[in-house]
Amino acid sequence: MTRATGDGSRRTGHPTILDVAARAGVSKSLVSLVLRGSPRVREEKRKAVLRAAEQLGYRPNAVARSLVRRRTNVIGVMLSDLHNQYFVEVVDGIEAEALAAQYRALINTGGRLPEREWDAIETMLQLRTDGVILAGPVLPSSRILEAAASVPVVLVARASRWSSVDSVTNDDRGGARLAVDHLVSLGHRMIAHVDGGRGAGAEARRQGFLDAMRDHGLAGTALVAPGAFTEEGGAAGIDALLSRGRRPTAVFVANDLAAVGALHALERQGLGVPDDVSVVGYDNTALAALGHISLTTIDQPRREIGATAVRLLLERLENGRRGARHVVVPPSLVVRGTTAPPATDGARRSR
Amino acid sequence: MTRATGDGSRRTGHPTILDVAARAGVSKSLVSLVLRGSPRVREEKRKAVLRAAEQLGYRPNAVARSLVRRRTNVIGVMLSDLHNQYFVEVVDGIEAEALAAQYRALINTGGRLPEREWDAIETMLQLRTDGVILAGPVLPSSRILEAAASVPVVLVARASRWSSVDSVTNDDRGGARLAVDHLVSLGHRMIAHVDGGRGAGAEARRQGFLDAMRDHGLAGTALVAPGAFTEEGGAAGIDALLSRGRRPTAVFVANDLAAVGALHALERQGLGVPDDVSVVGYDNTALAALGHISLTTIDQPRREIGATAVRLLLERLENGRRGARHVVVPPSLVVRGTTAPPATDGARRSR
DNA sequence: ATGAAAGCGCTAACAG
DNA sequence: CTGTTAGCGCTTTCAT
Repeated sequence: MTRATGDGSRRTGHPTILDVAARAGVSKSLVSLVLRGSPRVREEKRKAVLRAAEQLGYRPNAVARSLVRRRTNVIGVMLSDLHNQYFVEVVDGIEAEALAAQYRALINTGGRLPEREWDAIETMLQLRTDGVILAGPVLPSSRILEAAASVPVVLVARASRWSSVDSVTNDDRGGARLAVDHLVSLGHRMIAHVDGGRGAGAEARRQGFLDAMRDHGLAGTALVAPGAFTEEGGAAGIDALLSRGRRPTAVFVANDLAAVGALHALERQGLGVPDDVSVVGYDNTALAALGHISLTTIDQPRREIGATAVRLLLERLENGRRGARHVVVPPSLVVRGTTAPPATDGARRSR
Repeated sequence: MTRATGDGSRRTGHPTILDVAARAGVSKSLVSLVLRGSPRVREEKRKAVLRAAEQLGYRPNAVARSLVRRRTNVIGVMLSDLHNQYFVEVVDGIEAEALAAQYRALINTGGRLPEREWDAIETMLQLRTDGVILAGPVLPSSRILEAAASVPVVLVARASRWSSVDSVTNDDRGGARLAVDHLVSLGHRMIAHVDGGRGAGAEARRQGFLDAMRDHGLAGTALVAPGAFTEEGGAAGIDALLSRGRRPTAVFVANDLAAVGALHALERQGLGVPDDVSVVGYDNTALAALGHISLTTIDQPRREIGATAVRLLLERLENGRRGARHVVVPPSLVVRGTTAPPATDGARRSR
């Protein structure tokens, strides 16, 4: 027999559906029906149930519900790095889209550490989230496949080459090309690139830069300096570049943060931006938009990327899609104050 | 009778404890014991169970476990604003401390919208998280009390005056005083404050500024301009200040982002920092540390704040503490490049 | 329209 | 040491 009603709330402090049933003088199944808005319940009873629930301060127990439904209606999000402004907006897009579809997004971070990332994922799998979005994961692909074996997985900012894992990425090569085209159209020829090292998308941006330069017939002057997706990385890239002698008139830096580092390094060297050197970043984070920085950069539709990730997940979840979809979103150029035509000797213009 | 073993995994795609038991040739309770590391299980059986679990790719179902344990071992975190760099590090502290205590932190955001914040909290309550941390909530206190009625709640960056809700805040008045003391010790007398409007802590920072100025006998020159915790807010504050005629030699801005806006506004007006005007921010976010910005600011030990919040929660959860604890952490001054002694007429020094 | 009964996957006494 | 037995709170047939 199920336990006597009424005193039930003593156990956990939370009233249960049984307490509500007792108070309303109906069976617990009826309460369940009412609470889920079934149309075939007599108005009178419905009201009694609702009132009882209200008075008791009843709050459905999602744990119990999930257990029987075998569905939690939550999407787990593993963020590799909360410090990266880029992901913050991706999360906005994820949350908005999830909410619209009656799902909740629960976030966990991995701190760019494979171990912690997997730990976060494992937690979500145990929690039985209906799907998982991995934003910028750095862990080995075997782990990704392992997760995908038990739940739909979509990758953000990391390409997938498997049919069991969807992905949504930015066209990094195309973005790099946009940067080069912009610079070339301003009249620059001596263009350098400070790359992002092993960061996500760094390789593609480097390739894109090289390809675009070649297409413009500038392969000869295309310099690449090693950098990283950090302020220091950008500064180090500039220092390396300048120590080589031939100074470029423009530099395309792998991401915004590194570009800000580059800006600072240039300033330290007494070089004006954009008077002496033009600078283009990548990502269009909040940083780039600051009036004080006003960085020309390549934008990625981050909210849209997040929303797309959720949509891909739901396609598998609700429509049962099997084959993989790898969505690539187009980047765009945002011109601000760090780019201008190259200075013609002796005739410098001011910003 | 419980359902036949072996085919169980067909139902959800996930093997259950029953499948493991069948494979290992033991009862399901034994499996449970082994999995939870009970010492009194014969080594032989233990191994058999572990092997079976391994082969089946068994992953415990936290939903079922939570239901029976009436404990989820997760701490829900409602972040009012992911875009605010301040919270990112608080989250780092929360996650680290939670992990150390065998809890998981699950994050939800509220977007600074009371409705969405409550929605996020409600979700966590239904998920039966063991406790909830509200970081920078803007929703009405009645909601906070409502949540506290069903689960331990701790507030971060928002003061609590209730015994049912703990809080950990920064000493904003003290921080403001630190800023003023620094400026005064540099020789400034004409010091202005661009406030944070209705932002969290803004009122206290404003008061702290006023108090400190009075204590230095500078009440007469203490100007306050209305601002906000945004770039625009800081810029608007500067514009208001300058249009009033008497230009201050130093300004203390309510937070870093606004301070950057102020920097930009000053620059637009042709004023050099720190040559013509010194600027101090608040929060010591990553922004302030950028070489390109190098903002003197007031630091809050954010990770420690997050860790403390978790500790307070666990005290209620595990030690059953009843009375409230309101922890106030001390801020500290971080001197960078935006502050210097005031220019003596005609003799300006350079940065 | 409403209630009874059978679990969801797991833990926790309680026996043996 | 190991298995049996009750549920945790809720949904969901299946009768009535």
